[in-house]
Amino acid sequence: MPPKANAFSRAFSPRARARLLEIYAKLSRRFGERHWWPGDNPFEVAVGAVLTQNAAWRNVEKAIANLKARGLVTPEAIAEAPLGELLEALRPSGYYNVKARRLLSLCAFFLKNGEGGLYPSVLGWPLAKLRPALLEVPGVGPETADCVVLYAARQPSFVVDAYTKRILSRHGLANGEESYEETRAWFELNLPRQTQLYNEFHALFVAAGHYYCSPRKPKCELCPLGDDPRRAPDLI
DNA sequence: GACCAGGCACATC
DNA sequence: GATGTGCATGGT
Repeated sequence: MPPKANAFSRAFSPRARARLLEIYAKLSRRFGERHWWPGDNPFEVAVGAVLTQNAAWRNVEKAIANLKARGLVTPEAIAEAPLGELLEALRPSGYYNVKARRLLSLCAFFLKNGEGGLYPSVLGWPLAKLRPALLEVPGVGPETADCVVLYAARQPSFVVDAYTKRILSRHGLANGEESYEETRAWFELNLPRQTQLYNEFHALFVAAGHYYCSPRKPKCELCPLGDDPRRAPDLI
């Protein structure tokens, strides 16, 4: 039986590359430089990547502010903090029991592997070692791992999120059934392997994503197209 | 009051 | 390997 069909070729395609660069150029003109991901340092970026799981960024910002106010800004501080204090700080980002556990396991990973306790050395691991290692951390799935690799370690791993999938399928570039890895591979096969390009591209998808109604939210104030989910804003 | 938001792990079939 | 479910808050 042949593999299930999906919209993405597993090989480089000049047409796909041209289309992707066209999309990038259009979004770039429309939204400008995004200066993404927000965070004072790589560790804060990694923390944000865990906290934003299935949460609105607005609420993540509150939790990060709480962590800062309590001095919980390093893996050591979080690992040693009283659990109740950590839970209280994370509360606004939702799923706080789960996220505390995930944050602690990520901190343990940094503390175990950072030379001399210095977590930035882990972020200097080659991509081929860093990404699989992150995926082994309980609570770190593909999207969270790629956010840490791309935005904290500044290495080229393309982040596929809900906005990316929504925009691709809304414009007929995907059928919505592709796996995370298939989607990531499609971008990486067809784009120049450049950290800054991956960074901006994902950030532009996030910016544009707010203009697309979600499947179960057929009307939204930013989308100019009313309630027809088959249509999409003329952004890409 | 219902629905949604930048996932992930685990159980079950 | 596909599918369903729990996790929880704050904004609209």
